[in-house]
Amino acid sequence: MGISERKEREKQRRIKEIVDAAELIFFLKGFKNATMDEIAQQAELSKGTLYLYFKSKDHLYSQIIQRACRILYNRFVEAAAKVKLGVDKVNAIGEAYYQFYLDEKDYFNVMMSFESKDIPIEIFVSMKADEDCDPHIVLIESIKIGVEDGSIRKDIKPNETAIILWAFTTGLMQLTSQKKELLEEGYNIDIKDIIQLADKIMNYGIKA
Amino acid sequence: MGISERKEREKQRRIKEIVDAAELIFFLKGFKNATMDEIAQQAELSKGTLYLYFKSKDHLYSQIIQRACRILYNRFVEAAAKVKLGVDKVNAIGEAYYQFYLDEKDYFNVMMSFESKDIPIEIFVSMKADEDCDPHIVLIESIKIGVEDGSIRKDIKPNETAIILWAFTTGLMQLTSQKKELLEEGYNIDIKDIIQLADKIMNYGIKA
DNA sequence: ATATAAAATAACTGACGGTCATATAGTTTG
DNA sequence: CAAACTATATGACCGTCAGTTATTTTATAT
Repeated sequence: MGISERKEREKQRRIKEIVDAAELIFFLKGFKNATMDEIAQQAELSKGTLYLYFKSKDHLYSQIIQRACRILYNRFVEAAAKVKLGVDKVNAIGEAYYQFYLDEKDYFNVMMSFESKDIPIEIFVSMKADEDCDPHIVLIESIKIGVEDGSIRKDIKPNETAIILWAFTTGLMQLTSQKKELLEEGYNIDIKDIIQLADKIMNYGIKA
Repeated sequence: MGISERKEREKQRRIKEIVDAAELIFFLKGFKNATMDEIAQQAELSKGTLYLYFKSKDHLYSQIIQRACRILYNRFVEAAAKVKLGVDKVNAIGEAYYQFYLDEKDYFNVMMSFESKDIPIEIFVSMKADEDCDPHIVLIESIKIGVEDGSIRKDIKPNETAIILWAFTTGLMQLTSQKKELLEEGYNIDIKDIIQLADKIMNYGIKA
């Protein structure tokens, strides 16, 4: 049956068009100031049509979060693959996160809002179900490898430690991105220094 | 002039009444679901009157953030005062934060939203101007003391380190509070364990 | 008593997320 | 090919809510 397949393709294309339009508007205006009418206009569709494909503004936004997650996840996988030792993988992931912050500011901010904003539970759960979208997992695996190859202390629990490192890094990134001006101008502190120092502290905590 | 003083007192009382009402509703419903009409009703005033004292819903919410800050600040000061050594002060502050999370859930959540939510810049700045409302400062001072008394490594820069520890802790607290169920039920991880382990990692990083 | 200033109100406005009855284009069937 | 059917799309409409304003009430000063 070629027709239903073409229909399906068209549907997917339409969905992509809508998400693209939404992304543009969300990036431009932020979640709160973006309106569904504006997104519809950008997509050259009526607002009603958006609701045919996405059940709410939140739901549409979650699509952008998902994109951000995928990109970050891929960067993590790539970074971890470049080195052998577990502890090096962990560091490479940290570096990759910082690089992500530098050259994907929009997606980065979306990720931050995912970590902090009140996302309806159902959406949150459906996202976690998507394995390709959990950068966290790369970190857990790298720590496990580190414990096995002896580059990370044996007494460390991979799951717990991954959560902690993730939380630490996210907290740092959030502060960094939100209070950048305050830090640099108000306190005369360089972001890069902060990141390096933070890295050092985390390394002290896990290195064998 | 006794009358204008009484007027001023009454004005302050009214302000307090409004903030009390707002707090109740915000705690009950969260920022987004709370309505100004509801707050007005709770305060036994008309909505217009709220706008006589506060210029927006955001502005009113920032009052609650400020209360949360003050409480946390006081707890930090108290905790730090109980011990002598700088490094112990830092640990006491961490412990106080956790205790704050345990017995002031509502205020804690408000603090978290302060760290993450998009608060209009002007409000943010006016809050930072309020010295009594920056728990951060207690941490910086304690680290400085630790460097002086030799309980914290000499090569550590108090300002930078304070920011990092603050970011780490906030990130951890945020994750903890938002994904509590997921961690405990999904991954079978105990929050208390996480906090302790995180504490250990941070201590490795700063102890002399 | 009256003028004046401050505090409070409630009806109103505009914006926006979400819905629904209706229309249109594409597909199937007789 | 026409009629019936289905999926897709529309835009006018609705309810809610933050914020405003014209008006009224209350309190102070003259």
